[in-house]
Amino acid sequence: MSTEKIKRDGTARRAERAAANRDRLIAAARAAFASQGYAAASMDELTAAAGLTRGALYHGFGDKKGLLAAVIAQLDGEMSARLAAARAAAPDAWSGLMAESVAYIRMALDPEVQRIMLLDGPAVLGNPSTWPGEQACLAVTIATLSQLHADGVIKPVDIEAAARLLNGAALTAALWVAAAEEPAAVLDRATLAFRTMAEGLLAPR
Amino acid sequence: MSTEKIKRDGTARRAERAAANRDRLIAAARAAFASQGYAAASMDELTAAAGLTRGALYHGFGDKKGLLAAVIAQLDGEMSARLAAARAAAPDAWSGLMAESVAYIRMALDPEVQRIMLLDGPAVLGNPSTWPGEQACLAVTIATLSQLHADGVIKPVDIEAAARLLNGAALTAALWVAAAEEPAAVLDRATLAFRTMAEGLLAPR
DNA sequence: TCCGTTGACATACGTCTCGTATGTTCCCAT
DNA sequence: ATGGGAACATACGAGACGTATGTCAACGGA
Repeated sequence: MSTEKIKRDGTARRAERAAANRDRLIAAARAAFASQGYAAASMDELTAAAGLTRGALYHGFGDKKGLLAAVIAQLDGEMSARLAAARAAAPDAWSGLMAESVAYIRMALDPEVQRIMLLDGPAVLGNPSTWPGEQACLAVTIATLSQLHADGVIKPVDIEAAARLLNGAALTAALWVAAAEEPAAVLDRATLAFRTMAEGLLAPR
Repeated sequence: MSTEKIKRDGTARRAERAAANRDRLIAAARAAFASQGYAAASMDELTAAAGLTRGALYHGFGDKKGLLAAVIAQLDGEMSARLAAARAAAPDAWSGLMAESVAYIRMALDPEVQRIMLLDGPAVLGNPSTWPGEQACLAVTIATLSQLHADGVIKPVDIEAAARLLNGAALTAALWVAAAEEPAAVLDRATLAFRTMAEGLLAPR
């Protein structure tokens, strides 16, 4: 057995365990932030729940804000994947955009998304429109709208502005649904009204 | 001079001074929350800037969250007044609704509104759609849309849902404008796109 | 006129939390 | 085998919040 193999085994094992610990910290943080809120979540309890101490946390994430950023990045990745899947399943670009928006609204039913991404995140990390994930999501919407405009499906309109407003309307609908006593019923009303308003962008045929 | 007059003078003066101190605390909190953010604002510095101590604060507002609620109530009142003025100056209901929305977007240029109402407020007090001021604002929008629907100006659509989506789109536009390097230019693009999208609600004539 | 009570604060204290500074252990390179 | 660095653990100090207690002016009743 060569020494290189041994070396690789050692480093790989070390890195593997470190990555596992990192994941456990993020998972514990997700649960704590979602259930208690960012401000009320204690780093001591959080790390203890993951079987570690604050030392690991500050070594890997810098500070509490860095941990929240990592949690949000993970959540954002999961949301992006689901949005892309919803869009890919649609027969054309416009219905893909609508499916994506409706999927976004549904996601806000998840308490983790609601509390971490919609309430605490903006207060701690600032305006969400500056987050990497949001920028990427917006870029996709802009690309879709550009294609729709080139195809003459939608009216001539400021593409970026329209993309942002669509996202914002979906976000508001999401918050409304999340706060409702009967989310299912409100979800239908919200998605229907969203479609109606979005169709304001469609070119008259 | 009757004893009653003396009594009333005493109580009046006491209440007057207490109310003044309350206003000074709210004003100091507005400045501190807007410039440093809710979490970073220290109650000691805050009250010292108002010439008082934390005792006055806890006596009058219960806790830090109560102080933020009072600040938000004051901001909300000022915003409602400006929105009502914008609506009243318009020639008809639809343009009143548009004027109101545009006025709302412009208000987000105010750092106090942006930081306190849009970022920290939701994190501390929860979903804004449950705040009294928002509920009142929404009720006005719903009334306007109901009238427009009765007059046949807008399509048949879920009134409450449409009102919420319009408000949400305006809010998003506001955040976009607030984060832009050149707010003036973005403001025009945002308002124009907002009008285009809102016109999706108008009935074909 | 005198005393008990209440409202409006000030002061002092205890507890919690965050961030940093300082070890400690394990693994790789030489 | 020995130095060095990564990945943590531990110990410490600094604020900040909320509460419990104290103080003073004003009001009400005897």
